[in-house]
Amino acid sequence: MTATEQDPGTRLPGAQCDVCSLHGVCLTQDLSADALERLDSMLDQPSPLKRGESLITQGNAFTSLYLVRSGSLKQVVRPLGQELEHVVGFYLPGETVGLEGIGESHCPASVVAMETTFVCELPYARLSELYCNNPSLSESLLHRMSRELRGEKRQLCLMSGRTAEQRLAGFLLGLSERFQQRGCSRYRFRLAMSRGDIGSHLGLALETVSRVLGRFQRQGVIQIATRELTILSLEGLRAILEEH
Amino acid sequence: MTATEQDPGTRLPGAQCDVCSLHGVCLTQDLSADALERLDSMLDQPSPLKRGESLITQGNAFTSLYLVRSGSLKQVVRPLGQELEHVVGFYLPGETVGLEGIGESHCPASVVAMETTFVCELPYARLSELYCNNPSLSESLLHRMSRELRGEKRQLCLMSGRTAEQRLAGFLLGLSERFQQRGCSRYRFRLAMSRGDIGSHLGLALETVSRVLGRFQRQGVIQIATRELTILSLEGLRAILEEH
DNA sequence: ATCAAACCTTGACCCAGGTCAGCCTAGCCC
DNA sequence: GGGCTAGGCTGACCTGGGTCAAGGTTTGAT
Repeated sequence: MTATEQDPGTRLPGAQCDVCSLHGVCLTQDLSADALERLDSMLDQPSPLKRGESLITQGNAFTSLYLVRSGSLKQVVRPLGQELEHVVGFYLPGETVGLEGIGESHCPASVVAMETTFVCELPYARLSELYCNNPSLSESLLHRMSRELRGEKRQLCLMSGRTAEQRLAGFLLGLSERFQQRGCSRYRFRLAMSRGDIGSHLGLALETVSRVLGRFQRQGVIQIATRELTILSLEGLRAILEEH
Repeated sequence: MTATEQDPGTRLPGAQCDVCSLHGVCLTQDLSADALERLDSMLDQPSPLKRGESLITQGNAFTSLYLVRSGSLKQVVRPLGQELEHVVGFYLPGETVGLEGIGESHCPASVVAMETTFVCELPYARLSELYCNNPSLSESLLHRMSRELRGEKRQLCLMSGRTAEQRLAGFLLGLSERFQQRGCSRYRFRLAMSRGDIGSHLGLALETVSRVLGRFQRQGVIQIATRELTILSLEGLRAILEEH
């Protein structure tokens, strides 16, 4: 079951962006008061996704963007003619999901909840009416997409000619920064994704992820208990990332 | 020297998009007549770049987008605290360069000509005035960025858990498709990039690129003389890409 | 035509990390 | 609480592709 298929009676009328704690990191952050009000009124709030449920299914019709309110998701692609899926990204609260579907009739990737997750749904048809008269909205969207593009290029750099240690150090530093931007600790957070997800995202076997995390712990740069991570030395991770 | 630093006298007043052979694949393709006319009038045509010259230099102020008229370019990133550069993308005629700088004060990557290259320059400040009144322009830009995003995710899949053979097969198939969209042969084209550039882009050593291309040739799926490529069997390449 | 610099190819060697296998642990459902 | 399942850890082994080295080819400048 996907989020768009449940009782519309459970939806709230608007998202109350003005009182949302994520307003400062969300798509809505730089909108004019007018644009914000109009956008708010077109946001639906589907019922929460449970771990493993799909928000977006690859191949389905593209209809909406989604803003993450709480929880986290992974984006997975199954390249045509392959049965193996690849994790191409993770989404945290405040991030915009579905941008790669704009201008396409069908969604090019699936997006799956990694834990109980609340999102706002933004039907793209209504959105595109709105941005005709709201340059601040077009601009916000462009900025979001541009940022995601930069993130992907960064990821490409991380995966090209880097050792497993460097990839994982870069990955943890990236997560740490994103948590900090969201007002969480940059030193201590929970990894919602499995070792297999991390491996798929970094181009490593899950065993390698496990081994390298163990090594980092023995070196004293992190402390990790299953999925509960503490970064003991940001500098240490940076040094590993920039090694050689 | 960059393209923005030469005699303004050499610039033509507009780009004559309506008679440009690339109109069908360029940013301008879906614009309303009105938007096209206004966009055309704000396009500059800097003098051509020679092989190795930079169109965009990482760290410089972000000012413009560029539309490739002829030739080709590579995008390179030097991650902070590293001296090695990574090739994160290639640009062909009709493609839009610089999208990842939108919303940033400084360019996050360099873009370098791989051969003699002509571009149109589109100052972003002028562009952003224009799209207030031209939803078709906002939409075109969003579609371009979304497409680039899909391309990057595809690239991530290609680099995650794929052999050197699969990466190169995927790379050649991707190029073939892009050349075809531009009205060139999908079977026969010139690789403007060096083996080193390809390797950096795919996360392989240049020696590996050379060896795998040789192997492809011996297997009879391609024919390659230095940079002149002929694809003898698209199906063969697809089979390699989807192997196992 | 000559030369230099950049680029490409090929071979030999070796190691980072993939694969397989076995076991342990945490979290969930009845 | 007990048992089931998904997820995580670790060891042994092996190979794809990185690195180093040497020689050939292409390109462009004089």
